[in-house]
Amino acid sequence: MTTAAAGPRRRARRGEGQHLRGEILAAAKDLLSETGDADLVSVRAVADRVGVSTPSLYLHFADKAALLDSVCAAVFTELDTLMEAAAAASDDPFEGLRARGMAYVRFALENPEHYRLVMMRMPGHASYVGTPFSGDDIVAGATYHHLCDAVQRCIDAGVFSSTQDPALVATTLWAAAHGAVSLCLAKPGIAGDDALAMCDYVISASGLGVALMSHLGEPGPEGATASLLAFFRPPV
Amino acid sequence: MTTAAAGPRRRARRGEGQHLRGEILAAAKDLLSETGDADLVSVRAVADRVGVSTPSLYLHFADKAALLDSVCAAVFTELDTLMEAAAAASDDPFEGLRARGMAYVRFALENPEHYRLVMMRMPGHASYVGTPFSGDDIVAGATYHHLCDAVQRCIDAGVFSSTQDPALVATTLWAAAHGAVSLCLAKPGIAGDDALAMCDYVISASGLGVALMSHLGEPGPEGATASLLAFFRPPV
DNA sequence: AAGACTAACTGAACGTCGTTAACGTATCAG
DNA sequence: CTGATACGTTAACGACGTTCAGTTAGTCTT
Repeated sequence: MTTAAAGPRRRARRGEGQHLRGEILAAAKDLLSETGDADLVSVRAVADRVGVSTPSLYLHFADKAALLDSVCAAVFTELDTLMEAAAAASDDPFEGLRARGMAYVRFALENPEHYRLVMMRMPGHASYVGTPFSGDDIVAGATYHHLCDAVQRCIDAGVFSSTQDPALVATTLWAAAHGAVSLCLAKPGIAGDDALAMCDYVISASGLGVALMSHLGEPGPEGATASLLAFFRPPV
Repeated sequence: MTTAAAGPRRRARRGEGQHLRGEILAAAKDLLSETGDADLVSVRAVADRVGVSTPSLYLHFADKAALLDSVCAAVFTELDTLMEAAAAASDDPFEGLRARGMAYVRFALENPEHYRLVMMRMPGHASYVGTPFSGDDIVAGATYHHLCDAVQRCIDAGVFSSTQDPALVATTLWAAAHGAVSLCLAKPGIAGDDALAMCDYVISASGLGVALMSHLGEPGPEGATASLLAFFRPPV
């Protein structure tokens, strides 16, 4: 299982030490995919997979946590790409939000260990300095800002009230999607036989609730209400 | 830091071997509270805290995972007690749901490592056999059923439609609370300066959304709608 | 072309971890 | 008092993350 990958490695050339860094990252990510068990992604296993000695990793990463942080960043960019692509399929900004959410959920269900790595680790004790996102998690911040932008487009379209804080809406929708899918992962069986349908229901309910709360007390235009109700899908 | 606890231990009497089991569980739980770091809860540290040799733990728990599972069960009963007590403070079943959710969130914010242990571990590979809850996680199942009962009382009160599946509602509300609070823990700063308020908003939005979805197309009674809107609290 | 320089990498080791097997010992029945 | 045995210990194994001194091999100078 932990057999080396290839024959004799050619040592990187003088200025190309960073090349190994990419190989290490890819190996860690692949190892996580293939074993499906985060415990099996040891520093030694990753080095073995790359075909390099164990201490070589420490030339490119301060420690194991830093390596995993970088893997997180890579995973987040992948997730962000998927979500943006899913949202691009629709012109309706509200439907785009749902599409993002479902792409998010699908990714988590298909890559549970990657998802765990990204979302279920306590922030590194030293790397967090108080800013919303810092360190390698700045990529998560990018994804978050994409979501905020999408929410803002919904506000512009009248789906949410213009008095609504887009960040709060984005956070709420993220929390709903994350809560639903991480519950599916941590407590299998709770979603019945169709985890995607359950997640869809949770996302729909949150989106509907946020939209309604945002418009409470407002004389809502007819179009906004129709768009709201279109967000609803019958439960499982 | 890892100094032993007390002087010479008296060996348990003939039939009282199970007594040590309780001490081990308590030590593991306390150690998690005091250090605030799950990595520091090693088998050796727990044994040291109890004042017993390391392999003694294996007389009462199959392995470390089994020990942690039992800690999870203890944590879940504590959490369940808190939630039931919070709900008992109100006669309104809908408000009881919110009270449960907020007690849940408060517990997670005050005991982040315990919460991580309970909610953010993959199910033990062998212990899950396909049932919704199994092994020590049966306690989580009890908490879940309490939540389902609370939802059913809301259905009886007309807050949710009687056509609504209480388990789906319970799952959705749990997902919302869990998503909100675990996002606060994993990505500090995302909730601004008031994590509780953010979680309250998420829970409110989900509850409102679920209730609305449940009544969509129905000629809702006046009282139910009022109760619905009472669920709303202004965001941060 | 030869040698020096140094970035890139390795071998061996340390301390800690979870876990197991073989071995003591305090307690109770008789 | 004397086994029998439940209760617990000592010693050890392999794997882990990490460090440090040492070695190799590209590249630059002369």
